[in-house]
Amino acid sequence: MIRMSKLADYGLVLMTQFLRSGNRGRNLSARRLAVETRLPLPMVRKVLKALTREGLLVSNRGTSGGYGLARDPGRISVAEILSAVEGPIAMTECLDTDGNCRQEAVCRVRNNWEWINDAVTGVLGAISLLDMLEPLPDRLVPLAGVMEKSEIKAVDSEPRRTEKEAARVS
Amino acid sequence: MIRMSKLADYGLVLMTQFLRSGNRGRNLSARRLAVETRLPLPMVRKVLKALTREGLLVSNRGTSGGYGLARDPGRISVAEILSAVEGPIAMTECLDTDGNCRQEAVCRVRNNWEWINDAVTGVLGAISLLDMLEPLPDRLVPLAGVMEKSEIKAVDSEPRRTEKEAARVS
DNA sequence: CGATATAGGACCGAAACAGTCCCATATCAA
DNA sequence: TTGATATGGGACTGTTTCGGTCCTATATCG
Repeated sequence: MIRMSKLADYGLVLMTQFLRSGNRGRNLSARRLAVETRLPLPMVRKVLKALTREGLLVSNRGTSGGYGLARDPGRISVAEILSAVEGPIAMTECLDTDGNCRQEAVCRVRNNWEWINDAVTGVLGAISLLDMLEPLPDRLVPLAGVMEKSEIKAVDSEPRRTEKEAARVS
Repeated sequence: MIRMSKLADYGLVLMTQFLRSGNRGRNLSARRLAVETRLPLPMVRKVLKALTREGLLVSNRGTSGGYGLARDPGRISVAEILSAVEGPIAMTECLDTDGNCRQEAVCRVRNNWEWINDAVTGVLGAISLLDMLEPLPDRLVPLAGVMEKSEIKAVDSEPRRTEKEAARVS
């Protein structure tokens, strides 16, 4: 389903939490973040550790310690957050194991997989943490240009769908 | 890791196989496809069944039966193939369970998740089966336009780099 | 009838996931 | 110094998903 793990989802939620309710991106403890987001504390701890390890957050120990954004939220991409929590974005296995693939001689799909991977990563990298605060529907325009170009109109992310459902998307 | 299942990967490989080596998209048996792609036969069977059920392939039973493309390969998108094999593309759980999410009142990320989901689906829907045969690097151009707009340049699909690591330690 | 193909399952071991817990370490304040 | 509180880095576990196999029913053709 191309579904990402809950850990990654938590990562997004936690990162955006630094921008809410007057939290000016500084020194929020794991406990407080867990309360504010209503996420389980041990999970929050784990995610925050990962985000810090990858340089997206800075941490302060001790009493009144906590975490803060390491950079300007406009310069932190969704792709970075996701890959920080759940590792590099590699949509197919052969893209990071590079090598031992029995059908490598027969497989010519790999080049395209790399391209698709870059495309998806590009989309996720084009959205900043700051962008996550508002809907930003205008971003859909240039993407629609891509779709036009390939003569495919229906995207069909949900194959069996009533027209009522379809109306929701538009 | 936003990694998709092997089943979906097999789906792509099998679908493209219909366009290779003079197979003019018609009546290839599961056994033959397994041999040509060097994929395990039971897996090939399972994937072909799913692709047929979702209307991307047509099947013929009996002795000299097999599978064939249901449509023009230029009108079959990668998104359709993937969602046919591994279900609808929903990157986060709350997008298809709609409802019972404890932090729904606090969570304002959902709207953006829907957008991100549409964006990724848009990319995958913009690539047709026919496109998978050649590299097509020119498609990256309009996407670069999107990235420009958000002022984020580095996508960073491989998080552990020397510069970042060094910065973290210091 | 018999060979061969798909249709639709059940089934199982292995791996990943979600979640918890523990201990070491750093910081601050009394 | 001591205690409270915070992060750092793990190990650990139950559950689900994944990758893969196999079995039976059914349709087709010779």
